[in-house]
Amino acid sequence: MDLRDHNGLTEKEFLAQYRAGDYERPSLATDMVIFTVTDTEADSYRRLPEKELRILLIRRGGHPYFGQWALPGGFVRPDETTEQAAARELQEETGVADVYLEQLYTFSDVGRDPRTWVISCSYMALISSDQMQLKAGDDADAAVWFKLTYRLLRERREVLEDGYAKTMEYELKLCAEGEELTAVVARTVTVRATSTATNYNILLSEGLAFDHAKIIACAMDRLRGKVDYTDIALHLMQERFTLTELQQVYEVILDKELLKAAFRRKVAHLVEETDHYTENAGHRPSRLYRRNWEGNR
Amino acid sequence: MDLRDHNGLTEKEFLAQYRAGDYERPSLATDMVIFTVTDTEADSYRRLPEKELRILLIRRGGHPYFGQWALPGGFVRPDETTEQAAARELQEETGVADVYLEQLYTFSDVGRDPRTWVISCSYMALISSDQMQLKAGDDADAAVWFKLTYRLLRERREVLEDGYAKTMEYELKLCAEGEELTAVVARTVTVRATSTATNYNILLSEGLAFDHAKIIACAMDRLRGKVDYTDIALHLMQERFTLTELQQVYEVILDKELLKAAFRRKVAHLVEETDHYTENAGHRPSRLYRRNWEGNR
DNA sequence: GCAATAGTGTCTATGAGACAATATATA
DNA sequence: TATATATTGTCTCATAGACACTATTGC
Repeated sequence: MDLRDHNGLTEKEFLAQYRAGDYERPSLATDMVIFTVTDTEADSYRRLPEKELRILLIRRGGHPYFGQWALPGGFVRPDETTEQAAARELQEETGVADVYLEQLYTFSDVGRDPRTWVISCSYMALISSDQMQLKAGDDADAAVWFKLTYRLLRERREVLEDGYAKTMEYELKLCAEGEELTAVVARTVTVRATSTATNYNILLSEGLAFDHAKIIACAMDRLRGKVDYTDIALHLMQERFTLTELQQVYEVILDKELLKAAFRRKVAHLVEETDHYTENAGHRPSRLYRRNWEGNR
Repeated sequence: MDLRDHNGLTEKEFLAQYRAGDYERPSLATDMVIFTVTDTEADSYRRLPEKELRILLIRRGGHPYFGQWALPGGFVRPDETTEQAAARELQEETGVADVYLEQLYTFSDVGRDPRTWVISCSYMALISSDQMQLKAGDDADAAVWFKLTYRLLRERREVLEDGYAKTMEYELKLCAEGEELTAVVARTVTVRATSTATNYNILLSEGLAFDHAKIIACAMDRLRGKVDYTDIALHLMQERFTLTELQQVYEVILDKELLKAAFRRKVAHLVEETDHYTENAGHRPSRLYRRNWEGNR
């Protein structure tokens, strides 16, 4: 169309003369919480190994937060989306391409990066442990898989004039070879007459850079929330797995024991039988399953 | 701590000499989908009015998309979060402050704004119709509440080498005094061996600026998804309402009829009885309820 | 009395929680 | 054979869907 604006310009003319820079601009980064699940050493020939939930962290080699641990991430380029930037980072860091990737939340707190105005569009990725070969050497950073636990510490409730605020404090623990990082993150739901708002706050962050404790907490909440109404957890499994393994993964995500019979009924339509069984366990062999694509309802 | 980096600088020294600008920076905007519900005229003295879901759109007074309709929004300032920017916009546009506000998604498609690199952090707001007094004149833009319908048009399924893609095409219709905007948005879920991804695409957009059809579709999906496991819909109600009104709101959001008895059982713990009743209806009076803060589980 | 809505009762199907019973590898 | 896990059965309880029945107002 050839509409002319108040300066008498057509759209083509307007765009040709347009110059950006009227507004101050932030740097745009992505940060990723990359989850995987690993096995512990089995302590007896017939005992099953346990599952551990892990995320990838990178030791910072410069200021700010020099020596502390941060989520993998980087700046977004003008010719890519945040999602493409996240996929690129993931590829560079772990070499995997076909991965479950989900946008979590965009963090923009003032001062969240001491250098300058940086907002972070965060993503969550789920990969199976057989995909988690780190590209060694390529990027000379110290990338390490930390075991993660995320546990409710305390629950508080405060009465306001026109509503109330409920705060859940979670302890986030990250462990790997000698390193132990601890953070406490509070999730507050504020209920007022005509609104409801949820907020995260970092109460303690030892060894974790920036506001990354918040991002990890956000990812855990999302993962826990989605685990029991989607097939999301299957992206953490290898090609073939037993139902007990799958249950262990659910349990380590939810930090809660589940009942076997009910669990099997629940996931039945998310998986497909194979004709293979586990071998050389000191007990009855277990049928192997694979993900059922159609199960997603 | 006084760690020194590879240049021999402490953190303080590093920050003092740090200069941004190594990376190109995008403009950061927020766009908001502000929902409300209004009544139609009742066609007979004893018939109940129907409910309509509406969102606020603003006619663009300049290029690009001159004359088309866009979501309210604006640029984020360096001293505020995206959430604060959204709340500020909402305040400027409608005058309301205590409002349900939820971050939706950050859109960063290349070329989504023809002027320059702009990414949009989108929000959804829910306000009751008695709060929806537009601030007339203040901002001289043409802000109008459009009636919204969002309906599944078509469902497609494509088999891929290592998975499949399921596409749902939705028709988005926006109507207000003589204006009728139409868009078709496709939501595609791509399921591959080790990944699952969801994508939105605009197939048609008549009269809607930018990628705003996508943002509205995203908001509708979120709203529909949350309606039946949270008390979110109560933010669209006035202080006092009947259960039939609440059911109508659920129905207009879900575009689906619900059964009365089951609905009442379901929302029972989300509301609180009052001792007031409707009057002067041509039929049995209806008890008025209000939101139960504790109902949120 | 009629029209229109308000509110409740009940039958059934489904799915989760709880727990028990049976099956089968290997040292 | 003992140990540890695999797999299935079943009882109960809670909840949603479906439908029917009763209640109450204004004209």
